Amino acid sequence: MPRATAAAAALTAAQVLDAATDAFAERGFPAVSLDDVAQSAGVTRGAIYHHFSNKAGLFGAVAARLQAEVASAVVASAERAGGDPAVQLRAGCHAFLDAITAAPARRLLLVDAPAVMGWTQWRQLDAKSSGVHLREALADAGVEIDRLEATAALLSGAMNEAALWIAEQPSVDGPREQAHDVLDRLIDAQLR
Amino acid sequence: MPRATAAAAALTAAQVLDAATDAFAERGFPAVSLDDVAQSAGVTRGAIYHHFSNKAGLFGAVAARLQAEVASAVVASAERAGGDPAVQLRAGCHAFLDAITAAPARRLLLVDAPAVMGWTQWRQLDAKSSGVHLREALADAGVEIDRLEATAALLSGAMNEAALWIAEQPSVDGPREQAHDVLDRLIDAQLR
DNA sequence: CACGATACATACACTGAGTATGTAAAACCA
DNA sequence: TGGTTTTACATACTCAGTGTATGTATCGTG
Repeated sequence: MPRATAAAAALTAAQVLDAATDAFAERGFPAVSLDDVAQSAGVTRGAIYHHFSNKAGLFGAVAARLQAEVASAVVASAERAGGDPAVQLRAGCHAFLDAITAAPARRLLLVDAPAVMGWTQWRQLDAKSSGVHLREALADAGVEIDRLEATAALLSGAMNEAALWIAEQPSVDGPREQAHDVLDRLIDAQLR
Repeated sequence: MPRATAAAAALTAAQVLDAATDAFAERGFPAVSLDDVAQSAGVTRGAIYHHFSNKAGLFGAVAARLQAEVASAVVASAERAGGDPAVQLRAGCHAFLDAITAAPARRLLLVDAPAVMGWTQWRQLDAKSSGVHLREALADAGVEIDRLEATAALLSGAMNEAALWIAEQPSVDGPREQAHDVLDRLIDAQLR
């Protein structure tokens, strides 16, 4: 029984997105069938294919939303950090590490996303959310332009790997401290 | 017509492995069917399933071999670097970056492998090849034990991301220089 | 209030993974 | 040296899951 108001349509799309987020986060992209998603969203696969281009497209929408959430957490924390560029850079990086370590985002964004979307496209998504802020903060903190891109890439890779590493450790808080500690060294190394 | 000497069997297994390496490297794991691999290896899917547990198992074997090649390149370069631990660490890291930037390994090892094998298992594979040497070199160069694991993880992530970043750039040599430069800063930051 | 467009549901086709079974050659053994 | 077992595959089948084509009810619109 199809209801067709624009509001209702947006709602089913959101329900699909939520169900897909949970499923992809818990079981990983390849293990999730669109039938699963449809069922837990209370619709049929037809509805999914109406709102999204295909399975990869649905995943892309999920990833984009999670990425945006991470980015907004980073921005919020950087703003709270005050005016000093170096302090702001550090705050943003640590906030990023914490945000991406948190539950659903980690595996989905760091492991599945590059494989499903392709690394280049995944990078572009990242560049438009957290990436811009990282480069901006690095520039403000005095990193020269000709090594700005490389610095952003290496730092970003280090933080991503750190998040996965932390999550793998039996205890959580100890490794988290270690990772933040090492991360501070990496950041300092970039500021002369 | 099945020939059954152990030597011939090992040969077909090797042919499958070679064909799979090419296919996975060129088109990525999900886009490669076992029929493709079988055909370019000159056998049927039956032969593949005889020598390997399943598609993921075949991929794992491919990844393990490539990883070993990278590791041996790193070790060779580190040995050439002489006795100073700091110099050896630097040489090994730069060799790793160059080796993994090279053709087939990059996408297969850095993008597909974590997704297909699972990040944990992929880490374990890495730990047994390049990982041990990295930790050893870091320890020799004076990194304290209580931040050794975290340092290895972050550095490893930085190098992996660097390789993918380099490959994405339109020109190659410029970015390569940049990445090595930034990498040196990261390494130095760990040695007090 | 016909009429197109939207928002789905249903039905179907096809690809590809995994498995079960068949078979011929080699290795082993009496 | 002839029979038996094991190895190394090929062939045939099943089943899940993606994508697509088609059907249909509701909504907005002139």
